[in-house]
Amino acid sequence: MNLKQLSENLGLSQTTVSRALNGYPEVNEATRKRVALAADEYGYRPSTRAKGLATGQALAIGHVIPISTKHEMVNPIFGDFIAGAGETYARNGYEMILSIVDDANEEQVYRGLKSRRAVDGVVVHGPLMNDARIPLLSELGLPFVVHGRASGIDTPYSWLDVNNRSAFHRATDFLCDLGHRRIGLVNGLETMDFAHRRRAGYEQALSDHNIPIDPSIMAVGEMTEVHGYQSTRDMLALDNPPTAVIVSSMISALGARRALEDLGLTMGRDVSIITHDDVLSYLENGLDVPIFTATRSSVRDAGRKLAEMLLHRIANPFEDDKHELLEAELTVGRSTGPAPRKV
Amino acid sequence: MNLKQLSENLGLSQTTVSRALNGYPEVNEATRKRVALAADEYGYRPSTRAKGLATGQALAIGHVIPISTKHEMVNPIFGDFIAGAGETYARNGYEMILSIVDDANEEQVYRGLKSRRAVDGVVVHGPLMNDARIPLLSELGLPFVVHGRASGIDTPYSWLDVNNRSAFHRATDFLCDLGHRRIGLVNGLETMDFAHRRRAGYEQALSDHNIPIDPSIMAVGEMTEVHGYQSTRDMLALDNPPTAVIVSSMISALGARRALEDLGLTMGRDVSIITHDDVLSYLENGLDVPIFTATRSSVRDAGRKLAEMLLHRIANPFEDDKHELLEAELTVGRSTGPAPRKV
DNA sequence: AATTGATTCCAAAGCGCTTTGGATGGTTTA
DNA sequence: TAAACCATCCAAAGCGCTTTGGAATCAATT
Repeated sequence: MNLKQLSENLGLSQTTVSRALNGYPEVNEATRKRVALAADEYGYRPSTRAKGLATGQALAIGHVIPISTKHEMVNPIFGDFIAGAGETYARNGYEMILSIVDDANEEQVYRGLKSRRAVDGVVVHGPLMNDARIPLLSELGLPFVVHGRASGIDTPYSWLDVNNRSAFHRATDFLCDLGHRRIGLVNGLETMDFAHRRRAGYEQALSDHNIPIDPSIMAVGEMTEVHGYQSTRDMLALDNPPTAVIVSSMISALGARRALEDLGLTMGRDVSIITHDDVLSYLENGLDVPIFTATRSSVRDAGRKLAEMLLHRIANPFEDDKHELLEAELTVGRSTGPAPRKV
Repeated sequence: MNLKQLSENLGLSQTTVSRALNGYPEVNEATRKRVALAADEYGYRPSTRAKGLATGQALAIGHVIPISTKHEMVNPIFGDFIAGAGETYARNGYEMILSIVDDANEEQVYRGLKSRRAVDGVVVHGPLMNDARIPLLSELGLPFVVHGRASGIDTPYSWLDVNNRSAFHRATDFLCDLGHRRIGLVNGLETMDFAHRRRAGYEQALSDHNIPIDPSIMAVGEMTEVHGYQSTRDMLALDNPPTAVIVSSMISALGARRALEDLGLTMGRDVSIITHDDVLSYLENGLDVPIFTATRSSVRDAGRKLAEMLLHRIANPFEDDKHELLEAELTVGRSTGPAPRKV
C-alpha cells in the first residue's frame, strides 16, 4: 500500500492524505480521522526512503563502532549503550544504522555516510587522545556527539562523559584512607582518552597522599578478563606487591579476582580491589551487597542521554555545543578492606 | 555533489554517468574511467535513499534485538554477533539497521520495517519455543533467517544453529566418564529454544548412563553472572550436592566459579564445571590452557555466516530454505577433573 | 549506395513521498 | 450585494537516482 493507492481508496488527493497523516492544520478534523483510520486498517506506513528523499532528512543516526584491529575486540559496553540510545531513537521516529569498522577504514566510513546522505548525524564511540574523527566530522559538516572526550583537540564539539578523573581520584583516595600505600592500576589502553583521565585521577590522588607513582604496578591493555588476570598476577608477583588494585572494568575485575584466587588470596582482606562498573545488564555487581567496591555509572543511561543530545543538535543546528559530565558514584562492596599490616 | 552536477561537470548525461558507475556494458571504457575518476575526485556517492527508491531495494538488513522486559537485559553475545554480520554487510554494500525492542512491541516493529520498506530482510535473534515471529515474517513476506531454531513451528524457514543438544550431550558424557554421577545444570530461560535443546542433550546423556534426572539441581534463568552464582550456591547447599555443574554461558560460569570460591571449594577438584563458550572477544577462555572446559562455538562466525545466508536468500528468493548446524568443539581446560571420592 | 549492426550516448519516465501555489465554495464583513 | 476572508482541498513540481526506449555515429556488409 502506498500513498497513491490509499488516497484513491479514500477519494482524496495525495496532498490531503499526506497532510492529514502528518498533522498539518489545513485538513478537516473529520477527514483526518477518516484518513487515519484507513491508514491503520490497510497498515499504510510511508516509505522511509521516499519520505527521506522528499524531505532531505534521513531520519537515521549512524553509530560507527570501531573494532581494534589488534584484538578484534568489540567493547562489551556497546550492547547496553546501544540499547539506551535505541530507546531514544524509537521514541523519536529515528532509525539506528550501525557500521562495524576497523581503525584503518574509519575515515572512509564517515565520508561514505555523509556523501550517501545515509544519516542525519553520528555518535562517536571510544574517543582517542587527539582523535582525528572530531576535526574530520566537523569539516564534513556531519552533526555528531561524542561519548567521552578527546584531549588535545581544539575543534569544539558536543560530548557526554563520565568524570573519569574524579572517579579514579576518589577510588584511590578511598583506598589510601583505608591505609593502602601500594595501589596498583589495571587500566585500558592509553590511546583511549578515558584511560588517560583515569590515570590522571589516580596519580593525582597518590600525589596528594605523598605516595610515589610506580609504573611497575600500572598496567594497560584491552579490557578483557585475561588482561585483568594477567596484570594482577604480574603485580602480585613483584617483590613489593600492591595491597590494592584499581581496575578499569568489571570484566577485567573478574580476571583480577581470579588471579587472587589462584594465589590463594582473599579479596577484600589480603588484597583490595576497586573497579569501574558500567552497570551492564548481564554483569550486575552482586545482589544486595555489591561484590566489588566500584565507581559506578550506567552506560545505558549515557546512551539514552547522548542520543537525546544528538537529536537536539540536529533539530537546532545553530545552538552552541553541549557538554555533560556525569559523576560516578562510589559504591562500597566487599572487595575492599583495610590494608593488611606488614608481616 | 549529486548525479546531475557530476554529469554536468563531465558534459555527459545522467544516464551515462549512472551506467558508467554501475558497470553497465554500454559505455566506452575510456569514458568510464573518466567518470570514475571524477566521481572519486568530487567524493560523489549516490544517495542511498534515491537509489533505493529507484531500484526498489533498501540495501539494508534489519536486526531486531529483543530486550527481555523483566531484566532489561541485552544478551552479551550480541556485540560479537553483530560484528560478524557487519563484516559481511560491509563487503556487500548493505547497511545494518538495528531496532532495540521489548517483547511487547516486537510485532509492531517487524510490521513497520516491512510496510515502510526500510529493509530487504531481517535476522531473527534469540528464537523462543513456538516463536510467533517466524510465521509472522513468513506471512509478511519479509525475507529472514533465524539465529537458532524454534521448536514447534511448522512454517519452513532458514536457520543457522549450534548443535546445542549434542554439545550438552557430550559435555554431560564427558563428566560421566570422569565418574560424576551428580551433575547440575545452570541453564538459560526455557522459553528460549536453545535452552530446551541443551537440557534435552543433558537429560539424554544422563539417561544413557542410568543417572536419574533431578530437577533440584537444574536451574533456569537469564544468563547473568549473578544467576550462575546463585544457582550454583543453591545447588551446593543441598544435602546431596552435585560434584559437577554444566553452565550455559561463560558469564554465568564466572558466577559459578565465584560461588565455589565463596564456599572454599576448588574448581576442577572439588567441583567440576563445564560451560558453553561463545568465544566473545573480551572473554577469552584463558591464554594457553583454557580456564574452563567448554563446548565452544564462535558467535562472531555465526554472525558472518548467517548474514551471508540472508543475502543469498534475498538474491535468490525462490530457492529452498537453507539450514546449517554447527558442531561445537569440546575443549578441555582446568575446570574439570575426576569425581571426588565419597568421604 | 543502401542497408545492417555495433557502439555509445541521451531524454524522459518513474520510484513514493512532501510541499508550493493555487482553486473552490461557503461565511463574514463593509 | 460585492468584497474579503476562511476553511478545505487539489494538481503538479521536485527530491536523486535507475532504466526504458530510442537516437546518433561510424564501420562493415551487401
